[in-house]
Amino acid sequence: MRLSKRGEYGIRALLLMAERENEPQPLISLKNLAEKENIPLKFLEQIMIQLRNAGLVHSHKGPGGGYKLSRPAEQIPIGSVIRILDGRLAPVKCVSKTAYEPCDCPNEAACGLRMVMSDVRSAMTSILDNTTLANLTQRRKLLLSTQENCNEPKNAASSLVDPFNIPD
Amino acid sequence: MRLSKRGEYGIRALLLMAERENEPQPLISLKNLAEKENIPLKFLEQIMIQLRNAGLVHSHKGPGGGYKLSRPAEQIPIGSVIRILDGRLAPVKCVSKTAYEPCDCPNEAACGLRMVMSDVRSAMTSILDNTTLANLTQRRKLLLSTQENCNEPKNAASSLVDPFNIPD
DNA sequence: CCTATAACCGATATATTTACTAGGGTAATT
DNA sequence: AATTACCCTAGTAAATATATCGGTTATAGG
Repeated sequence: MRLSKRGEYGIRALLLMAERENEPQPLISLKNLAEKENIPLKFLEQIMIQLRNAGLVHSHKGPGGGYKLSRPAEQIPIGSVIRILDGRLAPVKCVSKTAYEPCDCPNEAACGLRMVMSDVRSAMTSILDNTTLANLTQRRKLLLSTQENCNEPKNAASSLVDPFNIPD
Repeated sequence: MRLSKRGEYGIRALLLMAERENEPQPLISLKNLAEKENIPLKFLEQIMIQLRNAGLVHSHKGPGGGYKLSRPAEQIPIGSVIRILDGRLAPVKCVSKTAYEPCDCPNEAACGLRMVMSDVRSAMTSILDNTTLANLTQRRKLLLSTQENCNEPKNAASSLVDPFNIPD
């Protein structure tokens, strides 16, 4: 159930831009983005073009040029980013609301796989469509400020148990 | 955020076995499984071997042989199946509890991407570790019996709105 | 105006992973 | 003896993730 590199890099880049959105010069160059986030430059270029075509970012040419968010970070949910870059959120296409395509099981409505995946899709979208770039930079700031003051212990091993003892 | 074919086929096959678990002869041959679920035979063979090695299914050789669940369907969560076949559930490896590997961001704890993905992972595992093969066959039975009696209208278009009008 | 910068754009090549396909031989079991 | 799981190898096809090359266009600063 994996997030593509495309999606990952896109989100990372947008988060960086979100952190700068209120600075006097919010533009960041491709090279800068790529270096800071360790993303292959030309791959990122393709990703940024997609994001621009989708209207998420604005660009400026010339020296000192670069990219910036086209709207406030609190108006950009992570879900939209993934949809733009990966085509859909849903784990299988037969549970996608708008990128729906049928699977080849005889009775789709009574398909067990479809039932779980539909639940998963709902859970994912409720998170991803309600978490914006701004939410994340905010959480980051909070965390960094508390990190300075107190040395919290790392969170202990989860109590979640996989009956087959196999990884997440 | 996709489920691999491997995972999909594995779950489909196990669901079929789950429906038979209480029949006098629960064994299903590979060929049978592959035909009923439209899965490439040799690919499914590899998947079944993995599931057998993980202890999820038992097999019997010889004429009339085949596969069956190694334990009651209510003791097999979908999450375990995906972990066995895909290596992990988590959308990115840096949020996996036991298949954890670091990503290359400077401060992992303050990584925005990691924060959302961690939330997504939690939501996914809470569904996938609490939904068993038995839950799904049960839901299927319920649905099929109500389908016979009344002609429910199909669920109308969702009220979920993607601000960028792009698919799930 | 000139020049360097950096976006824009497109094609193509390579690597890796995923999704299969093909083949063939061994071992139980009916 | 026929069936069917078991097992391993290797190859192909397509998708994903990248790299390489090379050009055009807008623009800020000198």
